[in-house]
Amino acid sequence: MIAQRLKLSESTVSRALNDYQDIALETKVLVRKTAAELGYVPNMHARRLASGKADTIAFVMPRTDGQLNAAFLGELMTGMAEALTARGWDLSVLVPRSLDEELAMYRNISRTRHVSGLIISRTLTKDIRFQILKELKIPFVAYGRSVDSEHAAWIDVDNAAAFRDMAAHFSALGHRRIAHIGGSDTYNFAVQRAKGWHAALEEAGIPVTPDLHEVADLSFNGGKAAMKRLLELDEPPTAICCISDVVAIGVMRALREHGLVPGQEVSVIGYDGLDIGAWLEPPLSTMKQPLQSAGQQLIEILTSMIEKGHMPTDHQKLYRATLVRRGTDNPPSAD
Amino acid sequence: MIAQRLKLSESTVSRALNDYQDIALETKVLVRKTAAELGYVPNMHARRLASGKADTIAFVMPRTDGQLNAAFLGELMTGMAEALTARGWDLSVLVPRSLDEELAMYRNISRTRHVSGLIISRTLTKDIRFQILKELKIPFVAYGRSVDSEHAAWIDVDNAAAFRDMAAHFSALGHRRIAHIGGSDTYNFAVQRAKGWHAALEEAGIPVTPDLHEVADLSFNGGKAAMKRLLELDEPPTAICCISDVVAIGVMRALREHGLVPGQEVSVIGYDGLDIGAWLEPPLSTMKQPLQSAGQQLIEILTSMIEKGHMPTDHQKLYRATLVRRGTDNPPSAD
DNA sequence: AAAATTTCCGAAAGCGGTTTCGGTTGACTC
DNA sequence: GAGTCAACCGAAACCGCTTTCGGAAATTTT
Repeated sequence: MIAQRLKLSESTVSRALNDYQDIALETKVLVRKTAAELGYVPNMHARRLASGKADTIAFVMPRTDGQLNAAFLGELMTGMAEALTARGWDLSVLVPRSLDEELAMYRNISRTRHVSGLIISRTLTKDIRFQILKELKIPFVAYGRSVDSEHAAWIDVDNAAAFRDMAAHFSALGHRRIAHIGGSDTYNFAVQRAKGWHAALEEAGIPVTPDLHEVADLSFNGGKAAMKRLLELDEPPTAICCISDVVAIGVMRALREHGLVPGQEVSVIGYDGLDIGAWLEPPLSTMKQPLQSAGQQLIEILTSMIEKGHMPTDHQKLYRATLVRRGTDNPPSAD
Repeated sequence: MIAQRLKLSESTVSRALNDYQDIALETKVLVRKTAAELGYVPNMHARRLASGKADTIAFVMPRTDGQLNAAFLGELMTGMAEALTARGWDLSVLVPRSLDEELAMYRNISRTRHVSGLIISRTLTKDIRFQILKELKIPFVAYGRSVDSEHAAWIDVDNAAAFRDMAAHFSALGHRRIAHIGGSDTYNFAVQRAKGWHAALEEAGIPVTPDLHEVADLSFNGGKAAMKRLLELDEPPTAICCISDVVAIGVMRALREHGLVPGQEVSVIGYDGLDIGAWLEPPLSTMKQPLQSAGQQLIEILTSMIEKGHMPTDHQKLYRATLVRRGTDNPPSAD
């Protein structure tokens, strides 16, 4: 506050800068102008100490549990960072190596409050973090839902709708034997996606047999193995709804190893919208979700929660994923 | 400092906790024990304000200029975060959308000092950031070198050595027409990689003709286009050293479109060690760099610079990339 | 024109630590 | 036994900004 002494008292300047009600408009303008001229920038730590606000939100990196992290991260963080810098807030990242460490970090934050809010992702079907963060009174928004997320703020893709669309698309193309390769139901999105697929089949009047629902590791090899199992059925499916692009790529490999061409004898659609899918032969069809704007949304909800002290009315938001037709979704071959 | 009053004065406690010289060992132990019992955690902002230290380092996200960001980011950041949390420091990220915005952020940091140091990456051949950060007296370590980085701290892969190895490997396999698809020489790593390839050819006594050196966009399409040009030569190369895996994947596509099988008529090696390369048919050979430990190294150098106030003696470190043979590097076919 | 409000700003008390400066104490010299 | 010197610890200033409280000036009310 040093140099501001030019004209006014320290406190007036502070209030002018922070847009208080009880400061004359012209005073504010004046103060701001000279502050800008002097190149004054407030000391963040002092401000944070005095105001008790941290103006920092932390993104909890999902523990790397597969290969689907990468693309996801960059885009989401870019979106968040943009929304935050616009507000002058900081983005920091937490990289816990275990659930225990993650919870310890939360406890720490709850005590020191050096982070004003959290973004968590990769939510589990049953995810204790919702409960714990609520108890610790740390504001947070989740990217993804959970059975425990009813009263929490979140943003998510409508996974069920995406897979209903996907399966309906297959049935519209004429497929009747439409399989789903999903993931462990500890992941909430896996449950939802399976549900969507299931619903679409029912709506199309296609009987759903359990052998058409494979559960795979969320990896290349997981997809490959699952597809091999499907190919050994008496009546193998002609279309596969895959829980992720990486799994779908494994599926394509399995098909090739059986002398089949993806998109010909067997159609495949993945999920995530990864670029790499487009580089395959044939290019992989997929569902794409708008990550960058989701990142911004997350921040908007979170900051408003922090500033207003309670959740906004629209604290839960469902995005829609869109189908990207590339080359592996075609009518069934007439054999 | 509240509850510590149990026995000693506030200042004694502070010194005990911060491991000052002039506090009796038993006092320290006692203070620490009761602090732990009380679950005391110092207020970060107060501490930072008083000590003038931020205990935060920021990672400057490279502006997304291609498709090679993703994997890179996750691993490097994981490594950094691990090293930082071990020290109790914070990791934050900066996502500038333009060079101007990036420089503005630097000026801001230089003034407020709310960040103690910076990690920059994706260095350009001629990179003014080195100069500017030095002038602003902001401690930083670069991931990657530059012509301007002579007096700065950096960690880098030995790009030249990697491509010398790569080209030498090809020549050991019997190849004589070994091409290089590189990138724009605004990227320093592109220059170094080209140099390494060039050196290997000379060492092997292979004449280097300019038409074997293609410059491509660092993307799938860039690689594809460059390979098409190479295939139109009178004597097309039988081996390609690609500046990145993504480019190499484009190359593979171009080969396929010409009815050639990668690794058969024409061998290909990429760079980056991406997982996706392994999922292609045939799986792409590549060079892998140890990103995670690089992240830790970056932090170690940076924190020691910040704490000691000057660069450590080993402030420049060259890593070695290693060849991962998968399926696209073979002896030339005997045609 | 006096009284009652508003409007605007200054003084000063924190926020929760770190750090400087001195003052005690006890052990060690000579 | 007086003088020295470490070894320890307490008091108080300070880091730079926010915010409460109250007072003066300007404006409106009666």
